[in-house]
Amino acid sequence: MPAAPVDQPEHRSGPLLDHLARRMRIRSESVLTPLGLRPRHLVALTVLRDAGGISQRDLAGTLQLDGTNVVGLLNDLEAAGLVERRRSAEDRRRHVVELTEHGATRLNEAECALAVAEDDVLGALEAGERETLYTLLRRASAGAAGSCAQAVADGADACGEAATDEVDSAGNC
Amino acid sequence: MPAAPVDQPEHRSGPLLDHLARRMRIRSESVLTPLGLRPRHLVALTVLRDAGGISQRDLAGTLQLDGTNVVGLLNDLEAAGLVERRRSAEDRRRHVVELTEHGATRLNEAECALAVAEDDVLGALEAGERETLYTLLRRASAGAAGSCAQAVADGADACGEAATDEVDSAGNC
DNA sequence: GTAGATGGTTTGTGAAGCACCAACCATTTA
DNA sequence: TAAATGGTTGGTGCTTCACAAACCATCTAC
Repeated sequence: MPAAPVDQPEHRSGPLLDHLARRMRIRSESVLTPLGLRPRHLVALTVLRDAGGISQRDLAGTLQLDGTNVVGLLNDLEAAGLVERRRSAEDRRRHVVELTEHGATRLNEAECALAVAEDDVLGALEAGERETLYTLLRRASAGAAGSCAQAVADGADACGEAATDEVDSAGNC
Repeated sequence: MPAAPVDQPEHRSGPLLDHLARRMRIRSESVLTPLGLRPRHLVALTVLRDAGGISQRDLAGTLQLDGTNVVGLLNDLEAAGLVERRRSAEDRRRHVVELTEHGATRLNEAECALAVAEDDVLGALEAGERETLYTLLRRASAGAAGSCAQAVADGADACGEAATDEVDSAGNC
C-alpha cells in the first residue's frame, strides 16, 4: 500500500449526529410516552417554537417532510391542543401554524422530562459543553431552516436572520 | 396568564439532534448511494473505526440495535468487504468485528463525499464551530458507547477512557 | 460430562415512519 | 375564467426496525 499522505482525516459529523440522535430518540421515547408525545412531535414543537407562525408548506420544508404527512402530524398536535391552525389573513389558502400556550407549556414540561434521557446519552459532556452543543445545534438548525438555497431559488429572501431571539416560554421545572 | 417565573428555559439538544440528523440523512442518501452505502452503514463503520475490534453483541449495544438486525447489517458490510468477522480466540462463540483496510478507505471516501451534505446542513456554522461540534459529538458518542451504566452493572470497568485517540485513517480527498 | 447459559444465525411477523400518487376544495393569480 | 397553489383525505408500498422462535457452537458450572 502506498502509505497515503496522512494529513487531514475527514471529520464528518453526519454519522455521529445520526448515531446520537438515535440513542437519544430511543431513550426519549419512554419518557415521552406518558406525556402522549412522540419524538417527532417534539421536533415539530421545537421547530414551531423557534419559527413562530409559519405556513404548513414552510413547516414541511423545514422538517423536510412530505406535506401530506405534515397534515397528519399537525392533526395529532392540534387534537392535543398543542398547536393551532389559523387561516392566514394575506392568503386565505394558507394555514398559519403556531404553538398554543398549552403547547408551549407542554413542550417545556417535555423538555424537563427529557433531562433524564439527555443525561444518559450526553453523560460524557459537562454542563458547559452541553450548552455549547445546544447552541451549535440551534444555530445550525436555524440557519438551515427553510433551506436558503431553495428560498433563493424561489426569489424569496428569508435567509438573513431567524437566528437569535430569546427563548421565552415558561421555564420552570 | 400568570406570566410564569421565566428563568431557566430548558435547553434540550434531543429534538435538535433529531432534526439535524434527519436533514443530514436525507442529504447524505443521494451522495452515498453511488458508493453503495446507506446512512446506517456509515454509522456502523464510524462506530467500528472508533471501537476497534468488538463483539457483535457489544456492537449491538453501542448501536442500540437488536442483535438479529446487526447480523443483517454486518452481512451487508462483510459482503462488500468493508468489515471482517473473526472468531475470538478467548471465546470462540464470539465474532470480533473489525474494519478491513478496504473498509477504512471506503469510509474515508464516503466522508469526503459527505462534505457536500454537511455544507448544506451545517452551512450556518463556520469551520471552527463545525470542528467543535464534531469533537463534542465524538466525545459524547465515545462516552455513551457501551452505556456505562450497563457496563458498571456488569461489573466491567470500560468507562474511564475510550475518548481521545487520534483518527488515523488515510486522510486524502 | 451433562445442563444451562451465551453469542451468533436464520426466518419469519408486524408496527411505525415515511414518500408518493390521485382526487378534491378553497383561494389566489394571470 | 383558467391555471396554479395550499391544504386535506385516502390509499399504496418501501424501509427500518423490534420481537419471537428455532437452531448451532461454545462456554461455564455443577
